[in-house]
Amino acid sequence: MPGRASWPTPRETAQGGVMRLSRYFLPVLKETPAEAQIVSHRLMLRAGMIRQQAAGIYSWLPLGYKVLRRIEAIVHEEQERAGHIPLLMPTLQPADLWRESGRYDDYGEEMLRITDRHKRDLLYGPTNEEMITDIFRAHVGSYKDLPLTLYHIQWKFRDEIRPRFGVMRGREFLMKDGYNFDVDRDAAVHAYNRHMVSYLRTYERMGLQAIPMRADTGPIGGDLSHEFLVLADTGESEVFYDSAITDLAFGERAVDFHDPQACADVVAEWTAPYARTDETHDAAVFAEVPEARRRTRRGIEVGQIFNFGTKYSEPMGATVSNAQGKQVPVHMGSHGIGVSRLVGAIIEASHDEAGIIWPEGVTPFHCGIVNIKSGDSETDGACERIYAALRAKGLDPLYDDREERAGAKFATMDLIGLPWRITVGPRGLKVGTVELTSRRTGESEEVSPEAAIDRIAAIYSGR
RNA sequence: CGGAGUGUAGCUCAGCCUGGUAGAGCACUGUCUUCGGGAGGCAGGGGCCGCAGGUUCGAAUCCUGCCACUCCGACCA
Repeated sequence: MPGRASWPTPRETAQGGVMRLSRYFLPVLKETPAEAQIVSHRLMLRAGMIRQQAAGIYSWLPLGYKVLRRIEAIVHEEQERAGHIPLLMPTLQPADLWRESGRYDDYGEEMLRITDRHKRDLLYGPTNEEMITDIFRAHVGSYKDLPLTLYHIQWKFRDEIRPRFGVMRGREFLMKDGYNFDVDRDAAVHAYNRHMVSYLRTYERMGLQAIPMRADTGPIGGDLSHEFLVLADTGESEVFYDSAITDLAFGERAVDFHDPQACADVVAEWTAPYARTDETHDAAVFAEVPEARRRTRRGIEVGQIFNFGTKYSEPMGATVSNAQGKQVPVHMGSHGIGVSRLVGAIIEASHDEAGIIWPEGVTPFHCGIVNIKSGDSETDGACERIYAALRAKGLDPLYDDREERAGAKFATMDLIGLPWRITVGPRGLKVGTVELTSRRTGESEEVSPEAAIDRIAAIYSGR
């Protein structure tokens, strides 16, 4: 076979065997289930990512679960980069903690209340301010232990009156929520700024532009808050912004998260242009933006940061000794990223008529390998070698080895949205080439197998 | 929670008005022909028709109640 001598040597990797589509669990649907109204929900069902189990409650099937885990991994990496410390709190919480803060009665019907066999009141946590404060007050007593930011990624439950839009507004949802503890307001504001910088990085890695917009503090309380919104026509909030903000990009800049001024500078840059949701929109201020740069669109909220000072620490007695030996309530803030919601938001922001288009940062598989003629020893062998070479480079490809026609395989690949596709057929192999296709642009080029492998490895290097 | 709908095969739906042996397409199994953008033929498998009562000789179909889900609204990471 021409070109074979130069192909990479097949090798098993520590990550396991070949992920053949014929042996995978990917229940794709040709038709759209009737209940799905918005594009991300339809595509998640059609691509076999989720299955609804009850209103607003979903199972995450293998493909969806992979994306969820990739998003989760990015959030963890960026949190730890900012110096935040992961832990894990339970989904069920004792009601007494919430009685202490006064929110047990305030929270209303959205809180799912549960009684155990001993008739003790529990709740499925919609958030964790009370519990983290309890942990803090039990173990931290000195300003010397500050600053401290703890976070976790855990399932939450809010008993929405009317769940809709698939995972974008489910009742059960996966969320990263973090809590900063600082000795005074200045330190807490730095924590706030640090979170904004960290979030900008986080969303960019997911291929999203999430715009920080001044927000109401709502039931969390406090004096300072921004929401991060992804622009999409199906967004639930109307947003108003100066187009200057969408020209900003965090890029590769290295910000020292421990440097208050460096973080404040970034925040100043991103909060200078007008950007507000309908909750905080001020038409008079917006009118000062040059008309050509005024934009009104819709957005999906994918995160929010709050500084709320001593709202929880005071009633719950979370204090530390300051440098003067005096007991002072700790200053706190909380910060959330809607991890499961992001899966839907990314699809809303990145799809076409044929299906999903995953950004490289979150794609469930790095690329697809389509065998045009399964059962043919030449194409089978070439696909296996390409697969092994990609795995040897630390990549995670999906190999479509099914006994299907080419059109069906292409349609499946387009639907599930892998950003790159290597098509291997007898026609190309005769002249030593495969086809490398970009899902986003649809552009294809005929290249040697090793060139295709190198290109894909280069695209993902550093991610 | 107010208003409006829908529950029949894994998915999309017909059948219900006018009661009489449960259907189609896709998907699935076998087989033949195909084979670079969701192919075609032949032969198959698969349903407590959402649940419970009622009316009737007979109920997917008519009546009552309940449950679930969806949409619009108010609410919302």
